[in-house]
Amino acid sequence: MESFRGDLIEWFKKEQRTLPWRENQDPYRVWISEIMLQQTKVETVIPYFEQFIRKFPTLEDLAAADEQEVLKAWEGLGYYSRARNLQTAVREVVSEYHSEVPKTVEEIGSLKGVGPYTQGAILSIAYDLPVPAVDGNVMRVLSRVLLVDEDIAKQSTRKLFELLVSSLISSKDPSSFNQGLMELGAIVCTPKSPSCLLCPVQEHCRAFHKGVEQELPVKSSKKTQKVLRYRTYVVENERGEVLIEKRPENGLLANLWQYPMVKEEEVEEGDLDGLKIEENGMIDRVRHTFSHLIWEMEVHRAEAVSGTVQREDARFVPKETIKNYPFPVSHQKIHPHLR
DNA sequence: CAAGCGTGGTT
DNA sequence: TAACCAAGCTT
Repeated sequence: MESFRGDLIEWFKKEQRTLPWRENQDPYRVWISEIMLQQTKVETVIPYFEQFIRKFPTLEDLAAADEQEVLKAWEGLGYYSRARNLQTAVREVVSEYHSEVPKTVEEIGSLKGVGPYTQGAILSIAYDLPVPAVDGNVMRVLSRVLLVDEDIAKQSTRKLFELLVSSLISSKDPSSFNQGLMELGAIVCTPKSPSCLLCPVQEHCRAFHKGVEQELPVKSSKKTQKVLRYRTYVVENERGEVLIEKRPENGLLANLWQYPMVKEEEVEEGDLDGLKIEENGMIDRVRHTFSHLIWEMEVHRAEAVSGTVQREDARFVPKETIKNYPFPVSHQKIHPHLR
């Protein structure tokens, strides 16, 4: 009877998917892929990764780029602080580490946006170092194989799994071990209906033997989202330009652009923070769900009459240039109304 | 530790 | 439809 570790690695080497970031072990490419893959499905990431690498082929290219350009390349991927932290970290690697991604847990873990999972993933995949990389897949797989019923929503539970992985990980091929756990979780040991009959480590799985694989992992539920109602304006001036504004540099959708929004309870008809407008009716309702809240937007069309907007970073721009600005998906839904 | 931070797919 | 989930990190 082979070991869990041996069976897992053998399976991974044979069955792993062909993915663009698996072409080589370039630490930069591994890094980019790991950041993009945070809370994001493989199929979603693939086109973003390829386009991103084309646009920023090296650490130096990304370090030298304009932040708005990076956000534009990230447009639609979500969790935009990932992009801004990534560029901050890349700049630090260029200036403080001679453009070489550091090889120690302490150094790489100090980079912005590189947490406990990502540091292990980069060190094991790019540098073949035996460091745990515990993500949601790993916790699901190991909670079943080892019959662990701790709440995986708690941070302390992730540390428990890091300890377990440390004792299980292969010193010969830590990359295949870590990736094998994740690949197994993504393809076989899925959350809903795991394919236990096809599982390469079935004989090692305590949950399967007890018939409780569907009950694991244990995860406490999160609460419901808050609903926020906005009126969103598509304001055109006499030159046919459209009003857009840049969001604050911190918080939700930081530094992205949007059509000006006003909380529904703060709407003043005919006035958009100092800009006198003539409203021409509602043209759409856009509902956008975030992980923690919901926007319900009434989109109104309007013409600028007089005055100026007392809003930070608001400006009229030609319609053709809208595509050059990074917009959240909620506002991309409004773009078609411009033609 | 809990909350904030996106988006799209599945059930 | 609503809930859940996905190669998490920061504060």
